[in-house]
Amino acid sequence: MDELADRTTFSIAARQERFAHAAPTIEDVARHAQVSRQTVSNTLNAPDRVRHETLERVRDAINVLGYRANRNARNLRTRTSRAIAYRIPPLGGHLNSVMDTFLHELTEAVESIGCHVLLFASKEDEEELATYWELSAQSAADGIVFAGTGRNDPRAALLKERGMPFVSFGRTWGIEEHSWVDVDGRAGTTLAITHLLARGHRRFAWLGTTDDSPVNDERELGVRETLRHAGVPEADLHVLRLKNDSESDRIAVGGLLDSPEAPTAFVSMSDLQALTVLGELEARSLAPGRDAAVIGFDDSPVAAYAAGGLSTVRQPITRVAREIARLLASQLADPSAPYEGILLEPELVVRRTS
Amino acid sequence: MDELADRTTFSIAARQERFAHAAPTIEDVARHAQVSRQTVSNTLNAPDRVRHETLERVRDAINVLGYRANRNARNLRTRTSRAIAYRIPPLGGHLNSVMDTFLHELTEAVESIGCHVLLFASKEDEEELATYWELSAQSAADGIVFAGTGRNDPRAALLKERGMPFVSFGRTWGIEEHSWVDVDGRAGTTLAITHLLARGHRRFAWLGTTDDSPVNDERELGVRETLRHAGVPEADLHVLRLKNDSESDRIAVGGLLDSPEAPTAFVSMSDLQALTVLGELEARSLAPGRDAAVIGFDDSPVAAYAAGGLSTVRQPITRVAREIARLLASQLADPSAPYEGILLEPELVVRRTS
DNA sequence: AACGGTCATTTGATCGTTCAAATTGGAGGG
DNA sequence: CCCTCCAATTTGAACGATCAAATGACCGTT
Repeated sequence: MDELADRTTFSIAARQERFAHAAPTIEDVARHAQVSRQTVSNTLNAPDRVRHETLERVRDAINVLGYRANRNARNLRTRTSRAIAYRIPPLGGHLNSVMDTFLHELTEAVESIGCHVLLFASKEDEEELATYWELSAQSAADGIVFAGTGRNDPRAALLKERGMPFVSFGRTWGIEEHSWVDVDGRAGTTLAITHLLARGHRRFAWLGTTDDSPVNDERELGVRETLRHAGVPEADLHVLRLKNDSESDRIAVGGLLDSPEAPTAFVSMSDLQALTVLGELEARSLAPGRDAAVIGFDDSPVAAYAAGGLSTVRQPITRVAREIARLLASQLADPSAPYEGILLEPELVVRRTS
Repeated sequence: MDELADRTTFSIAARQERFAHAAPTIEDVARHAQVSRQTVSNTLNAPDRVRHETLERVRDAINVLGYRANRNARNLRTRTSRAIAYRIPPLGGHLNSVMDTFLHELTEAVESIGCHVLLFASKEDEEELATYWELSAQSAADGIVFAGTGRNDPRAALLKERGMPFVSFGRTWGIEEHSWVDVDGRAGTTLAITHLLARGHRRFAWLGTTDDSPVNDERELGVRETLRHAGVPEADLHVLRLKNDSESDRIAVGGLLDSPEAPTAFVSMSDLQALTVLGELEARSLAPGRDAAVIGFDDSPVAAYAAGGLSTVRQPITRVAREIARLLASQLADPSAPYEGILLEPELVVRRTS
């Protein structure tokens, strides 16, 4: 955080030369409509204060001149930025098409509250914190959205301290209270296992991730609980922690399939992991859906295409994004608004692999 | 474009109440370092004009107070925004994981020229044009990046008219000249077919898309040209135009596989389409890599996981993003800079399916 | 006719920064 | 000793909008 932002020069002269016709200002509109600055401003921001007749005249002028309020000027005066910052998840780890969908939905959702998404990339988590600090210091963002909360997430602490509104995709796992929206992963795997039990399966596998994220834990818990309630002995559940490395995952899954008491039903943390299972099944001439059942997570595009249709747990991403936007809007309107947490239910999409 | 931006109120009072300690301004730093505003400004923007000793004093003050220049104020004065706008591709259409990677790389790349990515979503293409207009009128973005140029793209015309710098991912297909960066799709399919020919394949299939995009045409051309040069008769190339609908794609591919002279080598427009081929092959107990070869496009995460490893044509997305940032930077620095087009070469990733 | 109140509109100040021009203080030359 | 020149720093103005307070017009009441 110490070094100063360096300057990639954008000269004013160069810009002005480019724009033969400079964008009209509020003064231009005022002159054209024969009113004052402020009346134009009111036309845009508080039309009820303006006489109907004047309103029309000003609006005409705005249309004729193609006027739009200069964002930077407005933002400076109102001390806002109408931007929501979001760290685009690092490429290496994720393989997570949900987050891509989420970003899209988030963009749409925050547009509905009059904001844009401002993206930034940080390779390291420390860098991420530094960027939040930076954005806050520059008043470059009105709010922050971040995903994948950990236990006692340092981001929450920093943002609260700086008085920067934020909402996370992922609930509070630690002591820090804040607004969040999340999907009930436990309910998701419960749906999957219940479905598999109904299909007559008795030997199960849960394919999680190596990082001990609370998300993984919750989903695994859903598997365990549901099996326990159904009276399935613990020995009939195999838990595999995969590294998200296609080669080693393949070997791990293959090993499980070759074991004497191989499971017949697989529930996994992601559709891609499920793809590994499908591949290994086929390598052993086992047909998914007939010889074994596979259920993925996320309903990514892959799920529709893989093996004639992969069953999967779909997260209501659109709703997640909308709720986040709503909570953000409420915090922006009233910074002292109480925190709110919203837990949404996932849905099981049954296709051919189960 | 007619209606005025509505106002989601953010009151100044509310914000000020929230920020117990308001962010320090340049004046605060100046006072602390016992210099004038402008000297602080120079410290940040033109350090060579400041005496070494003073420089240190000011920098100390900046660190002590945790000062960062207010973006909106700076932007207002310099008539910039240091933001690059990008339309996040609509969800429905292309199940294109390349574009997700691209967005990530773009974010990193424009950070290196001191900018952020400003996202917006538009469902309709007209809406997209309107948004560009809007962004330009508000001076909310310094430049635009857009993807997937069509023939005589209206976006190029609009942005040129408004004097808004832009670079496209996708070359100029029409008469409109502008800066672009693209990947040579023809070279990509040439690599794929050459590889398949070397493996002894003689009957081929090209799986394209129904929309007659120039991208599809180029890639198909690469297939045709290479086969012609190799003396493969035209009748031994089957061209399938798929709708990107998993169910109907499946039927189309299945039909081809069941035909008397079914191809043994498949090259497709995307990894997902290739996944359909893999699925249909396996449904017929044909082993990809042994009984038939399949090559996808994009090297999406799926490729690593599918069927023990899907061969695919990888696009140098990181370089695309960097070149785009470079071209943008040059346009921002000097709006009269000549247009530049950069064509990058893809690379064949050989895995088990070929 | 003077007064108070409401509605519509205008004026002056301000947000925090950078630009452009002015000022200051030395060093060097005639 | 004065003048010029240059480097370092400061001052005044401006970017384009909104806020807060002032003004003006019109109305009914006393």
